[in-house]
Amino acid sequence: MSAGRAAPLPAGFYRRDALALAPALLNKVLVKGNVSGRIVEVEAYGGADDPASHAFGGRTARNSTMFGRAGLLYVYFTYGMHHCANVVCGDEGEGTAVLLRALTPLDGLDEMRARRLAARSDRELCAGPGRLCQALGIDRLLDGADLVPGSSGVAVVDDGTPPPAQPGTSGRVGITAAADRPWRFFVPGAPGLSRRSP
DNA sequence: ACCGGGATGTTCT
DNA sequence: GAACATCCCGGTG
Repeated sequence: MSAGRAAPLPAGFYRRDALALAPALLNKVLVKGNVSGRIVEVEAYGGADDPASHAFGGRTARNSTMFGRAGLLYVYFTYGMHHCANVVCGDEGEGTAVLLRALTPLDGLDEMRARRLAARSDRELCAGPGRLCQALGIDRLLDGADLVPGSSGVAVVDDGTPPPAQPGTSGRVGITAAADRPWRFFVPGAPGLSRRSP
């Protein structure tokens, strides 16, 4: 890791609701193989009454990971060509998760560039939920992967950078239902935030 | 810079 | 058949 030592997250880190986990996840580092990036933009989904959540209509084959144990990666495929990655949180069976929307690239930039031929600059490599999955090579094969380092090839670690004291917030991007809820969180001014901002 | 449309396939009605 | 937690490219100003 470029900055400081990578430490696993404390046990129980993910066992809280998405609205609480989302800002806490900012500035943690997502690692896959030799590639990593700092989490700088996320959105909370789920809970009892979130009509924008995949879990809203109940458990199906597609969203079943979202109802699983906290600390798993929920990956789904959308728009016929993009993957999106979420961190499952809360209690098992609850169906709540945090969508990873953007990373600041840290390591493995050459590998990211090779996978993201359309990116016109390094800031664009992981600037969006579909883009970051492409940059890291995350697809449905990783749906249900455990995010504890060493267990699955993909992990979230702490390199010593704390979350921002005052995260930016806004409405969630790309949805129609409950789009007004300020459940998007980001690191103000961070390189690589997603372009589409409300 | 901003905006509009097309790509592409899985999932659910 | 329609919707979709998106992205990219080509238009215009």
